[in-house]
Amino acid sequence: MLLDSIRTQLDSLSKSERKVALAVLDHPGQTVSQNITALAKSAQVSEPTVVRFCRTLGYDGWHEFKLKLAQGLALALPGLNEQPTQDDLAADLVNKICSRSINTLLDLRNNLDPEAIQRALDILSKANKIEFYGQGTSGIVAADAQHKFFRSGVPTVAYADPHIHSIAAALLREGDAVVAISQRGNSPSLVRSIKLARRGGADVIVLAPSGTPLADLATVLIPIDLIFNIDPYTPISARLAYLVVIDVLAVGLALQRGPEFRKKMQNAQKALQEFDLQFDSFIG
Amino acid sequence: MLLDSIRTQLDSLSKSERKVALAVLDHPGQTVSQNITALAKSAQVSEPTVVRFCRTLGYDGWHEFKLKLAQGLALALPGLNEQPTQDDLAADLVNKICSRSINTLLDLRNNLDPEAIQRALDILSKANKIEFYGQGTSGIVAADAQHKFFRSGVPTVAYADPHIHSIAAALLREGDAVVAISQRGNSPSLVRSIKLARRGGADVIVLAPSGTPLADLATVLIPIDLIFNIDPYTPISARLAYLVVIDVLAVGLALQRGPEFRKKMQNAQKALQEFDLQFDSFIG
DNA sequence: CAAATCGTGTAGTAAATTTACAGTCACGAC
DNA sequence: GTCGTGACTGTAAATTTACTACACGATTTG
Repeated sequence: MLLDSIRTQLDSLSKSERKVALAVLDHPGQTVSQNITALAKSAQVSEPTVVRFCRTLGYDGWHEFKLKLAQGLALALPGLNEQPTQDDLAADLVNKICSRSINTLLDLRNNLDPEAIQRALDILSKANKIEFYGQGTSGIVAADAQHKFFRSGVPTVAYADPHIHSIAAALLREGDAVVAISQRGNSPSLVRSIKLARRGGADVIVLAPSGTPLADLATVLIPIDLIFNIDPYTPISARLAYLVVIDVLAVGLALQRGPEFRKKMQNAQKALQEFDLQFDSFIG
Repeated sequence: MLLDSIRTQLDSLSKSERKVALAVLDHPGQTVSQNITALAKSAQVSEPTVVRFCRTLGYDGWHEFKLKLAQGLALALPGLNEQPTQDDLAADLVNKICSRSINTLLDLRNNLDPEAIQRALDILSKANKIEFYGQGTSGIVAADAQHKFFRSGVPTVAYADPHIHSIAAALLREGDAVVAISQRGNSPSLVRSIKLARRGGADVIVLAPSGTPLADLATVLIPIDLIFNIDPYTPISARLAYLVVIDVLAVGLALQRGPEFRKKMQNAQKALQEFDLQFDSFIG
């Protein structure tokens, strides 16, 4: 949620803005009930710096920031921030991990920018060719996207190998589209490929945390500001958010294709159901 | 939540305050982004009346009321059961798909059997070798599982190709474990492979709907009984449930390995962060 | 070493919320 | 019936709060 997004962007903040960030992270609960003056004082900076901090994070100003922070805190489920330990029963484990994941999605629902989605859909619906690039964990997301778009009747390709996608990117032209997926937004090889794609005139939709090098290269940025969790035992629930965004794009694109297309797909689905034994490797 | 409390107190409000209440109930979403003047105008009352309204409900003033309302809205699950249609704006799309996914996970949290998880963890923690089999969409889940277990320090393999996993299954012995993943639970080739695996003495953990052929072959069944949605435009959010179950298993297994192992992994993670530019294809 | 850019705080401005006050309406008593 | 009392509401002023413009200092770049 918002606090995670602050942690992520901590490096890209200036000295005074970082003071504000730390003050907020220290006492998020207080922050929402305070006014800008009090926060400025406790962070030992001036009020305008606080405003600038809010703007840097992508909000209109203090008011909007405070509101979003309050909403984020509201979603913090009980026991959320406790780490699972060895003493946990399986029940605890299930509960905590589910709750954490639910939270991630609640957060996504509140913060995902519909306008960005709309612009992304506009690009995708006009594109001659759609390619997904992602590495590591995001490579799996890319593969999932390819699968899902395919099921919606849109043929695409997904590449996880840097060498491959750099070659593919160099072949893109105007009217083509790439969806770049990255949880950190700073993978050099991915950045390189995306630069190539843009140079060729292709549109680039970026799914990454805002303020990252990759985000800056986007034609359309769909910012996903969730923490990249350092603890290796915490599941990377951020990935769920990426998958859901892909869902949104796939469904949105399918809807834009109109009803007759929709009908055609329903028939295909129906046929698939009847013969699912033959097609079993498709459904899984 | 707050809106309900307003409805309850509707009778005990004065005429003008009731106007405010109705305006808030009509457009709760707008209310949180508006200022007191705008709300007063749309309720056709004066600003002080709005303040009095907030006080009557037990809040300090407009600010606190607005904050609490925003928090309440963040937790609400609006428009949950409606189908997305072509008329939908992107905002609707985002809202509906997120809500649907959230529901799936809420459902999972309520129904996932911790005991089955515990037995699965027992098997996995003793296994010499762990393999994931899944086809189609579930193949991506399997790949994700392999990735995640790898990150938790447990080397595994994942196969999506029926020919490959049938060969792999034939090679399994007692002390080995397979995790079979299937959304329908009736893929003949997967069933065949699992039979082979059991014949060799391997334990089989099945993630599938209960009552399916695959479920019947399980040493430990982790039943995932969610509706397999027929509408091709509905994202298969069931897949999210599978991913979260994988999360649970990965975290649980890592925890069972004990604290010294945990520490070792944290160091590895730390090193990874420091050199993430070199390792970028790993993180994504 | 100079120029320029970025970051920060000060002071002033605009906006929004709250308070104080006064008018109006309803109801009850004389 | 009219006068008074209390609650309710709006107007206008006051105060708090957030934001803008500008200037100074630091840090980077040519």
